[in-house]
Amino acid sequence: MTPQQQFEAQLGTLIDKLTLLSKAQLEAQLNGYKAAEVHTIQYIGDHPTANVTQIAKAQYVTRGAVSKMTQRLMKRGLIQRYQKPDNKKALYFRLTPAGEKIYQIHAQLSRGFQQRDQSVFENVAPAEIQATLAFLEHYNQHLTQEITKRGLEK
Amino acid sequence: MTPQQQFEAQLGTLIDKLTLLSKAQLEAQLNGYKAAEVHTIQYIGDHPTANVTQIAKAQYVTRGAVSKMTQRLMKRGLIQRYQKPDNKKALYFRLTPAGEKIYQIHAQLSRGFQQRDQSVFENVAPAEIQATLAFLEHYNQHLTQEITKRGLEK
DNA sequence: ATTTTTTTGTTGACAAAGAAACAAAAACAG
DNA sequence: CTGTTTTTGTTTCTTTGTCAACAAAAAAAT
Repeated sequence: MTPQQQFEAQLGTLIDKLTLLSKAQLEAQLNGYKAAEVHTIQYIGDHPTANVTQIAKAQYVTRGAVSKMTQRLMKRGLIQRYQKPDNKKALYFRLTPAGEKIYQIHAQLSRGFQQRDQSVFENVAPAEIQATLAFLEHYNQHLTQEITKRGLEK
Repeated sequence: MTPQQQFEAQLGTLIDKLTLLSKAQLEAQLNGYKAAEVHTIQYIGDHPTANVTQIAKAQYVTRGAVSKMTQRLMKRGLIQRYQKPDNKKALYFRLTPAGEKIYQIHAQLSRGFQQRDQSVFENVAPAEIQATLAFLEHYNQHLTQEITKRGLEK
C-alpha cells in the first residue's frame, strides 16, 4: 500500500467515524430538528448578512435547496427574512429567539465534540500535529489548483 | 485558532474539494449513472459475497437504501441477485457484464484521481507524510474508543 | 437610455436516503 | 422439538437535495 493509499484509507474511516459520532449526539440533543436544519441555523447565526446564494455556496448545495430550507425554517419560526432598502432582490436572514435557542444548543454540542477529541491533540507530539497541518495545507493548495484548472470553483 | 480548530478547518475544505472534483469527473465520464449507483457497483464488484446488510454497514447507509438501490441496479441489468442453497433469507449480488463495464470505468477513474494527486505525495517531505499518517491513526484509534464507549459500533 | 446579459430566488418533477413498521426466515433457549 | 428472539430484507412515508425552467431585478454593454 502506498502512502497515498494509506492516507485515503485513514481519511475515509476518520470521516465515517466522526459522522457516526456527531450524528448520534445531534439526534440525542436536538430531538425534532434535522441535521440539515440545524446546519443552516448555525450558518445563518454565524453569517447574518448572507443571502441565499452565499449560503448555498458555503454549504455546497444548490440555491433551490437553500430556498426550500429557509422557507421551512421560517414556517417553523426559527429564522426571519429581511431585505436591504437599496436592493429588492437579495434576501437575508436572521435568527428568531427560537432559532437562537437551537443555535446555542448546537454551539454547546460543538464544544462537546471538541472536548471529546481534545486528548488526541494534547497527547500527540506537537511536531506530528504541525506536520499534519502542513500536509493538509499542501494538499488543499494542490486541490485548489486542480479546481481552478478545471474551472470548477464556486 | 487552536491546532484542533485548524485541523477541523483544513479537513473540512479538503473534503469539500475532493467531493467537488470527483463528482464532476464521475458525471463527465459515467454519464447516465449516478454516483450512488456507481459506488454500489464498485462495492459489489469488490465484495461479491456481501449481502444487503453487509453492503449497508460498509457504506454507512440503511438496509432500506441498499434494498432500493440493488433493485434499481437489477432492473437496469447491472447486477444479478443470487442465494445460497442453505439459506433462503440472505441475498447476494454479482455484477453482470454490463455492470462489469461500469466497474472498470470507475476503476480507471479512480486511478485518474490518484494520479491527479500523486504530485502532492511526491513533492512533500516523506517525514511530513509519515507524521500525517501517524496522526490520522492516532485520531482513528481515539474515535474507535469513543464509538465503543457509546456502543455505536456497526 | 435602451437593450442585452447576468444574477437572484422560486418552483415542480424527480432521485436518494432515513426511519419505522412489517413479514419471513434463522438462531437460540429451554 | 417448540416457542421466543434476532436477523434480514422490503415497504411506506418523510426529509433533503438536484436539475431545469422560470420571472424579477440588477448590472453591463452599446
